[in-house]
Amino acid sequence: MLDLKFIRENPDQVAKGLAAKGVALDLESLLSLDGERRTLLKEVEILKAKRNAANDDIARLKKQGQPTDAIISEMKLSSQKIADFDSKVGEISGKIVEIALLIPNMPLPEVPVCKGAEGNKVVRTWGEPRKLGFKAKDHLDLASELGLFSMEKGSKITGAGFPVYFGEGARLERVLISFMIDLHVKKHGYTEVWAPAIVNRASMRGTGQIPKMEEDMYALAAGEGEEKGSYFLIPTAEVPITNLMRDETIEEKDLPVKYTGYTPCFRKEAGSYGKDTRGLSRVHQFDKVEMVKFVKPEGSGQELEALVKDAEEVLQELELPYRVVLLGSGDMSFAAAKCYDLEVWAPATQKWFEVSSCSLFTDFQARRMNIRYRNATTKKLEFVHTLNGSGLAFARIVLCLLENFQDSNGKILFPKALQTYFT
RNA sequence: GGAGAGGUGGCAGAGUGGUCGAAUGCGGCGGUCUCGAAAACCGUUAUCCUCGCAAGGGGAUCAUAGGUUCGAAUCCUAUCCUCUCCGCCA
Repeated sequence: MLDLKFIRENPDQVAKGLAAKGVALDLESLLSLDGERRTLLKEVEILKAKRNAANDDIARLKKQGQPTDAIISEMKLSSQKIADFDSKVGEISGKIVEIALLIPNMPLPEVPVCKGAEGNKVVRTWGEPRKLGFKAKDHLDLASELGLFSMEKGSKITGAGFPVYFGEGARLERVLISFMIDLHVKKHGYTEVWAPAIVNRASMRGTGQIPKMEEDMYALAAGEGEEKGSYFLIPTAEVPITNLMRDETIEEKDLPVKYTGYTPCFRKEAGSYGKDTRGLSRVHQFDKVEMVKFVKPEGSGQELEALVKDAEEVLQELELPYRVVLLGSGDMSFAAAKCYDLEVWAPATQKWFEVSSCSLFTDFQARRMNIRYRNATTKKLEFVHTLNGSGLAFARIVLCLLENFQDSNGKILFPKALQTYFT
């Protein structure tokens, strides 16, 4: 959420940001509602001030045994008026919040402005995309030959897009989770969290999935015969972990707070069926190790760079060549102000796969969630900045590992970093 | 799931219709004293909205949402949460 005051004072800048994100939204009506609200507020607050004074008078008169009928009947009328005003103000405020929640975060100045993905920029690469000197098998063939996972079994027990892992495939999943979390905890200084995979509506609103992305998530009902939408399966650990701090004030000395955690992730991604959805490239349930940071506003840009480095190191340890992509405004998520994707080349599928997305949300999520810290110099409560990044996203990383580390006999030779986990 | 108790400021905890945004204690901050520190003493110490260049003014907030009333932390209703006991259960 943006600061209403900021929108009021910088409507042009907000309009620019909306355009950059490709969001059509009627700012004018928001601003006029805001003006209307403040006008009403002024009137009703005068009435309330009078009522407060009258209440004191009544109390005093009663104590003195004086008559109060006249003033009470006068206040009856006044209270009715106040109630009318209040309900009007409430109605307008509701509308304002509804609109304000639909306004995306503003991209930072260094983010390329573009309509879609065409403005994305590769900012650096690491390693050379592997060229195999033999006919590479794709991950699906490898999986069925080695019995690592099955899409068919998943379709049977659940539905399309729910892979089932077997044997070394299942082991790889488990080992990778430990490997990544260990790296982030021991080397990068994150605290490990194990969080619920189901969250409530307020949490989804906090990180910004609601109201815009509600359709992409699996909604659950609170109880028998109740409507769906009180609870949701999480699309990413970002949601539970960031919301850990909702409505809390963090001591400045405790910043930055850095969490990492593994969770399964669930995404409906309606309408995504197509040629790019073969095998593990796009599934409805996958695993992910996530990193979440709460930081001071100053220097949050550097925190994003550090976060990306933390994610990159996982790929380096896994010896997977990758490229770092700075997303353009049109390809960024609703809540992000700046975002880097990490992409890995899959030599058989012949495609770059996004295996991590690292974002800076500035104070956008913190404002929605009311996460603050006390600034030691200004002595004021201020919103923190939040960040998160995948470190890394599964299914795709497994896809990339299989295709990159196959040998000409169709065997997989895992990178050194994983071998200790496999012994 | 059942029965009971309860949710008040950073924390502890008073307050059961009227100058209550809220006693008191602890903690925090500032000061006096001291070579310095501790102790003691004095002062101060919530957040949000809104008007204002500012000084400052006004409004709101005692889990949440409604209701009763001229007036609600206090009464009523619903919801959520916490604790104790019982049941069920991996």
